Amino acid sequence: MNSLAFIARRALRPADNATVNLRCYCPPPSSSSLAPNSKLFVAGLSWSVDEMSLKDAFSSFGEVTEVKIIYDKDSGRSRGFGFVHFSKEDHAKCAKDAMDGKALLGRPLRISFALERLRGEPVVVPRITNIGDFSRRNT
DNA sequence: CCTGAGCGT
Repeated sequence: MNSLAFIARRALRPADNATVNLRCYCPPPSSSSLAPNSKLFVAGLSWSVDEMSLKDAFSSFGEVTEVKIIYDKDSGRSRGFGFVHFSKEDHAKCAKDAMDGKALLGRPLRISFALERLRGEPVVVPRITNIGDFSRRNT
């Protein structure tokens, strides 16, 4: 009786004539991980944390090449956030996944990738073209 | 003096 096998085969194919589009699992937005660069944005820091403490805390996950904490120009206190540069993106990603959500000096940390948008580095253009050099108003 | 989301002197 192959009819039994036919029924069994249909039983294994419930989506034969049915639109099973209800399985719409939306993937998470990667938690603000849009630009996985070696630069990490560390926030949620205590107002008493310094660069040395952060470097020492993040140097355990990877090679930290740069650590920058933003301080206030008016009061001189730390703004509570800083930037951590890693030698490799893998280390930064690992440190972010490891230290993000943890607490330092009694306060929870919020780590994200930096926007890499620094207005302190103008795009240097080594003489692209001398055609139409109207900038000769300097002399 | 204190406060607590965020993106840089």
